[in-house]
Amino acid sequence: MARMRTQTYQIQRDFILAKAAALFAQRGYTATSMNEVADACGVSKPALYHYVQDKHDLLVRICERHIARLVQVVEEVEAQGLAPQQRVCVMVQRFVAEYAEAQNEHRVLTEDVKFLETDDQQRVLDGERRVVKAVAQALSELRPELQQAQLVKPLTMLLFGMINWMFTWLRPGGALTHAAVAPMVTDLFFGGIDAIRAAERPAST
Amino acid sequence: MARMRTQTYQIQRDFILAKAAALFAQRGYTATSMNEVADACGVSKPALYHYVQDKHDLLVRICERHIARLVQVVEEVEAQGLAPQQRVCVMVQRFVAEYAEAQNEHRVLTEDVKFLETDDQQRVLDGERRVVKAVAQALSELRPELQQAQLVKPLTMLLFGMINWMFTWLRPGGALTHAAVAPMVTDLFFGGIDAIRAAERPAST
DNA sequence: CCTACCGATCGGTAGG
DNA sequence: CCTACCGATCGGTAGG
Repeated sequence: MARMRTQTYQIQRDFILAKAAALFAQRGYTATSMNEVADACGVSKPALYHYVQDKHDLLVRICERHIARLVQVVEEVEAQGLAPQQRVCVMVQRFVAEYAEAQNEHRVLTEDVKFLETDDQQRVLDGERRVVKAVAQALSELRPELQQAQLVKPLTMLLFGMINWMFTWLRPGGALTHAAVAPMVTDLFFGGIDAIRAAERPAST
Repeated sequence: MARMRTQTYQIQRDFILAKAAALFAQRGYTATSMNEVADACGVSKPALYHYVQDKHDLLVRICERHIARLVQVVEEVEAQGLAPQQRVCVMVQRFVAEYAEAQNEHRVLTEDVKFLETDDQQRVLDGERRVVKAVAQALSELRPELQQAQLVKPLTMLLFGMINWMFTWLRPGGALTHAAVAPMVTDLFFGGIDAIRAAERPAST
């Protein structure tokens, strides 16, 4: 059936995207050859090109799929209608869960986004902005005085720094899990917000 | 004089390392050609090879110089004999200052360290461990109960996450400076530490 | 879907 | 003899 073939095609392509993400995460996009991708997938190079247009297409699909999932998480959590602080806590927990099960894709997204063409890069950055904005919005609702002091953006980015940097030190399979670190991040963050004084806000523009 | 010639040689090489770091940070190590490095430096390729052994040597020197400066910062601050919390605050402030004036090198260190040979990579990672250990040590002194709950390492890495991620969102020349964010980071961190409860510590091994 | 290739460009080095 | 380079091109390999 045509339906079957399409399904098999999708499954095979997802498999290829996962294998490619692993190679890109390990060796970097530029340093990874299409021959290596084909070998890792157990297919010939021409077969590989049956599932992806070119090497760049591979990178675009990996990045777009990952950022799309994060955007979806944001929309799902927003639809829950939670109070601001709880909303941030749930978002952080779910972001970290996504990172945990897509570590290669996360690494590719953070390190190889510079190799995307302008249009593709813009689309990915729009997604990232959407995700950041959701957290910043919740923070503004929780503490309007932070918004007034122009502290929401930097604080939001410090929060993302804590979770986005996790892939560099949190080894998969270790005693410390992503799920265990997520509440540490939000406890640290909300516990510390009060300590940020207005005197330290950036010069007004 | 031989002294003069050596000095000129050093200056020229430092210039090359800075230009190469800028290109590596922008395009990535693998995607940057030695021709591009030579062009950016205004020298011929054979001239470039007079100052560096090969492309790999370029990467090693950039990474080693940057991590060496961070290690030196750690040793200088430790020699000041400050109380633990103040020690961490000064270290963070000085790390951020280093990042601010060596943004390209910092980006290369975080993104291209995977292209180093095993020996060179090990030496760089040793330096990074030395830097992390200095902060973790101060944190253990400040709150021995965190050490007991195995929270020092994760908390230290969350702190580094906040500052190491800054290069992705803090635009040079913007209204918000590295110097302004450093105290925000330490205020947030020390203000939040109390909120980390023992109940959230990772499962003991 | 494979073997066999291409235009181009890579890192590195020859002779002068 | 040394150093500090230049114009030209090497052997191999990348994506396709």
